[in-house]
Amino acid sequence: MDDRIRLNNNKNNHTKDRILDEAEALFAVRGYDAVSVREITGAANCNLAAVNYHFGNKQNLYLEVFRSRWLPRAVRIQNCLRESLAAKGTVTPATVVESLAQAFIAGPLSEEERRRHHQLISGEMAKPTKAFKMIADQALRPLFDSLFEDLRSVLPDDIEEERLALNILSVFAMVLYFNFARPVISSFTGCEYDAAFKERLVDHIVEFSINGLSAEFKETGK
Amino acid sequence: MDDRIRLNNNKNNHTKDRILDEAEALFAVRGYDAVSVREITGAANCNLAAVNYHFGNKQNLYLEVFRSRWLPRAVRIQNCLRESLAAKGTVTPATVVESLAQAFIAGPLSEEERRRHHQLISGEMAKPTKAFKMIADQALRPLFDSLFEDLRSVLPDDIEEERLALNILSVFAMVLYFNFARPVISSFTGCEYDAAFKERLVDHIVEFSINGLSAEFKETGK
DNA sequence: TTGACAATTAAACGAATGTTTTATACAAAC
DNA sequence: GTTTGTATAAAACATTCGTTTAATTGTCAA
Repeated sequence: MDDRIRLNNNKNNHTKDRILDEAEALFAVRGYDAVSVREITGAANCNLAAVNYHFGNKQNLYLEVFRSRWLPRAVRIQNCLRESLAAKGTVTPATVVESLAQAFIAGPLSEEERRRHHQLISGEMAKPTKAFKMIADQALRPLFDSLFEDLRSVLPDDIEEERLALNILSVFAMVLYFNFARPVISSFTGCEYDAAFKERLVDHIVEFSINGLSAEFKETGK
Repeated sequence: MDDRIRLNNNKNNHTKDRILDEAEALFAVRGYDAVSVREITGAANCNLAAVNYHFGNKQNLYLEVFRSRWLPRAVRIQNCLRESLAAKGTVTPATVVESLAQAFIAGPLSEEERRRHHQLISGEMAKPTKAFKMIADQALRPLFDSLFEDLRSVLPDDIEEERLALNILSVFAMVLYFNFARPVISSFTGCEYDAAFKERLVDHIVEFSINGLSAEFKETGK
């Protein structure tokens, strides 16, 4: 009893944090509606009423998961991207895409974090809730804009903004797809999602983004 | 009264069909768990018990939506792809990708059908249910395999199967992403999803898939 | 006309849902 | 020691959920 109280007051073992952690894990895997408040509080080992006490209601908890868990991770990924790009020195389409793919596929997140992160964002992209605007404003749009400027500076001056936007979105499409559609990827390539495969994924995304399918011709010169 | 009975017996206005139509529309937009049987039967203008009478239970109805609605549409798309490819005569990476992108983005489906189709498959890809195996076996895998053979026949003989698989999946990534993440696409490009934009989307996917970002350099020769 | 069958209806079932209420335990401030 | 405020707990709240039951209707063949 004493131990629990001391822990709850000093450590990050607060009920509120445990709820956020377990809620995020469950929301990511099964989605908002498929998860009940009782499941969350059960997993967090706290009382049912704790969700409404700390967050008001279930929807607010879902929103808070994005605000206090998802967004900080997005910041970590983008910091990784920036550092990687700075370390490479010169900015070229290839270095931009490589840093992007690396940050998202083999970046600072643990494998479990990455799974959660992309499952949550995929859900919001397909069926946006109130969380989407926050994510878009605070993470997606700034990232997109900075990539936009990075690439614009190394592409011909007269490139249409729409074409550039579609190019960036295409790279995103691959990065997201290779993360969120893992069952499909594993099934069709026959590969496990281990470190080696992730490395090959990054290489592939870079090559495909820079050269498209024509990269396959260069190799053998057919 | 007489009219309704006559309709129910002769036309495709059967309760069972109406339930399937409304269920699909609701499942696509909001997902399985967010939709209640009462909503479906309400939209289909029939009794609550009709779902359990005709389909046994809610989950079976969801499965039947994929079997009797989603799969036939997948067949239509793939027929369109085949005909388009045959009409073009020669098989090249460009013609394969172009036919694929056209079939999925500007193909035989109505705009509403396409939205439903990709929302449903995206949901299954992210969080597979029992419906996924059926879809994978009867639609995804055959399509993937035929594209695999088409492309293998026009790419260097010694190309690794895994590289080829990743290339195909990358094209799929774009096709799917540009369909299922429409809110994001519209927001970041500032474009509506009209016929002209879809045409530009197809052009972009073909160009990006064939040449990657390097296509942007060729134009001006920077 | 009768009986069998398919389809639909209204009503209710038990279980699970999100949320609220009330009470209790404890730490810190006065 | 009393008060105040925060956090947790147990219990109950009213709804809604998927599903079942039982009764009714109309169709068609015997």
